[in-house]
Amino acid sequence: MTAELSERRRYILKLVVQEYIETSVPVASELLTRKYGLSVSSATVRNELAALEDLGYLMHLHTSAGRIPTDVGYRYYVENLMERAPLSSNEQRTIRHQFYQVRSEFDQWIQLAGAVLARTTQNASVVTPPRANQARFKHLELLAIYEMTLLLVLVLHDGTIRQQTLTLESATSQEELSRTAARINDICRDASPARLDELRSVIIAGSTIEGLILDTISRAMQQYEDQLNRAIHSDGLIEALSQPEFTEVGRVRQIVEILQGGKAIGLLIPRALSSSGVQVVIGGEHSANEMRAYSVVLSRYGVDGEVVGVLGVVGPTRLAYPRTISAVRYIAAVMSDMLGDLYGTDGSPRVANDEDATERGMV
Amino acid sequence: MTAELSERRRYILKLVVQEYIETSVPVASELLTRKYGLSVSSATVRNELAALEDLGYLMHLHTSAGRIPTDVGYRYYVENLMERAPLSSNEQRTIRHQFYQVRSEFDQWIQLAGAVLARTTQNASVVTPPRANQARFKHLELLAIYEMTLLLVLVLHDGTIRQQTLTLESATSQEELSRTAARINDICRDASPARLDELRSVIIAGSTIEGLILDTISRAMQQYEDQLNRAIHSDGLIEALSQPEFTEVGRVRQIVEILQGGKAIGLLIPRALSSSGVQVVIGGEHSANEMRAYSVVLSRYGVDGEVVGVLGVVGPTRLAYPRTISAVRYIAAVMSDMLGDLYGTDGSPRVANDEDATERGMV
DNA sequence: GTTAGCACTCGCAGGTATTGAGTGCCAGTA
DNA sequence: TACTGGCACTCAATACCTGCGAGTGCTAAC
Repeated sequence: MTAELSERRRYILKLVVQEYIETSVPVASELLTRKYGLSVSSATVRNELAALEDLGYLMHLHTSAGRIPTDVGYRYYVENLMERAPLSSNEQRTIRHQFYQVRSEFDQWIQLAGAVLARTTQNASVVTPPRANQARFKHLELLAIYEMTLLLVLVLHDGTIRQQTLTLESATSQEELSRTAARINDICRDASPARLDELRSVIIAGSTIEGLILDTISRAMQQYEDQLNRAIHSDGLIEALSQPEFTEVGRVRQIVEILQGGKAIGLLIPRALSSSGVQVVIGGEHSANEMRAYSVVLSRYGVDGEVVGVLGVVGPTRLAYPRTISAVRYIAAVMSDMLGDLYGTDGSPRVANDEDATERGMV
Repeated sequence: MTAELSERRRYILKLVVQEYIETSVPVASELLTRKYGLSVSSATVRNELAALEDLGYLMHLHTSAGRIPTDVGYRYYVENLMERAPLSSNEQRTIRHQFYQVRSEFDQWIQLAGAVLARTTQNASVVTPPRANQARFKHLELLAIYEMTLLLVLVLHDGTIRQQTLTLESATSQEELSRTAARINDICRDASPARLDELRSVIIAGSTIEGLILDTISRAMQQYEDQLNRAIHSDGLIEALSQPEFTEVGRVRQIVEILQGGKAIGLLIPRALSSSGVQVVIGGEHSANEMRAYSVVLSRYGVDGEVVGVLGVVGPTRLAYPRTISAVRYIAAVMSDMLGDLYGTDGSPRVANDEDATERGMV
């Protein structure tokens, strides 16, 4: 595929894509020769543009308009033409600093990652929380709230916290609840949902409220696993709206539905989770129809074997791919480092090596 | 103010407001006589409309257009003219059922309230979580994650959970952590931040890590209080976009900024918290400029002396006030009931009496 | 006080002319 | 053969005009 194009055509394609990404104006032959001082005339460029159009890399909105890239053109650009555009060391420093400030507030990492991604790419961002691939019991706490109601706080191995309220048949003292919790904690340490079922008989022997509590825990863990890929935090709608494609109200509704509904994005998560590197999905490559006009740049982050999540950017296909990919890779590395610190993975930080091979898989 | 208007003018004003709310089309004199079978001619109605315009209740976009209400007109309508529009018993049942299904998942109530409000009013909704007006220590849990890192889970009296990670100077066993937690739990039961400071000397005598932990708790509680009125959950952007005023892209950006930025809404929260009943703020009555074109219907909910929150609806000034007010009041009552169950307030449910006086305070 | 009648205003939709950006092609040139 | 200047052609965008119709505001009469 690469060999198909002459060096000049590759160069012209690259210029067209970059110019269009930057200005969002269809690019004309004359502009290319003038702005980039090409050594050939605009007529020659026109011939090349026509050839690139025949090959499917560019398209035409109408006769008297310049060329814009097709999804195939963007793909070729991402795959073969674009140059890295790492975040400036200034930006990197600022971002690291922001994360440092919330380093101990685990649940703010996700929010910050989303905000930073949105701000640095001027597009919408999506982040899923770091999760273990299976629910594992870590700790249970039972707190009496009022007579027969109690608050059940369940901590899972990956730090996920679930809280549930429970109504008992008879009043139970905090002391008794604490004893029960201690006992369950003891027996169920690190249990998977399946193991929990096995342990059922052992525990229930104790008292009847333990059955109720165990049911609740099982249900909560079940819910957790069901929602694994569904808890998608999104941010940056305002930033996205600054993109010129959103002057049509129809498109605004589209992006709002994509971000809030989250279904179309949800489809991409499993793939992103199971492959390393940055994933880029461009326009029509999406299986979901409503995503035809949008590109997504996703990366997995986390600590292998412990917790992993996905973060990325959603925008019109006219996306600043080099910078967006760099931003996604960088934030993913920062998040991975922070989780690494938490889980005590070897100290080699990944943030430094921005030279990871980018896997540009089509999903 | 009420006495100023003749019965006929009141009636005509009411019709204009209702018609405009329903159709979003400026209403003409002829339409009123025809559609509502008035016993006077359109010319007479025109005279009355002109008078209502002079009095500031209606306005004109241009000569050949019908009348639309001014903010003052809407206010008069809400205050003196509108009739109750309670949710149908069918809707009420559905809503109660939905809440019943998540009754034990405390943290889903807020989400559900937002979604239901948005769906039933076809506008954006805002909900703040139920909070105590002061942070009060309820329970602490310390969990070893990895060698020197630990997860600190802090439960406050109102059910708020804060999690923080902490890095210690030396490895500490889970047993030791549990003992420490138990000790702090014992001493600090129900402590306010101030009381916590007093208890400091008592606790730190024990060991040095307790100082670190106590600092973290204090900081977390401080943060909690700082953020009391700032955690605003919003939903229903998609529903809001179905309103005809959002065909202009500029207005879409406005509402997105209002909802995501949350600053303008935040201004209204304290007032809503401190007064009972439903609050309505219409267009220019807002102190924030960016809210000029929007109305907000808010209600406090919760259990007095325990936890309170605010929920409501944001939409264009052309808001279906009667229905919106009913919806907000109803959801607030449902939420209050559920919290009442939790906190063991007397059993009289408030959901039934939709006849509460609505306080339509100007903020 | 009410009403019919009518002039007046003004947004809106449709139609036409103009403009100009940009292509596509061809014939000529190195 | 590869490139280029020239030019006809296309087509969106813009401006401008016109007629239509909705709706008001005024006035004179009841």
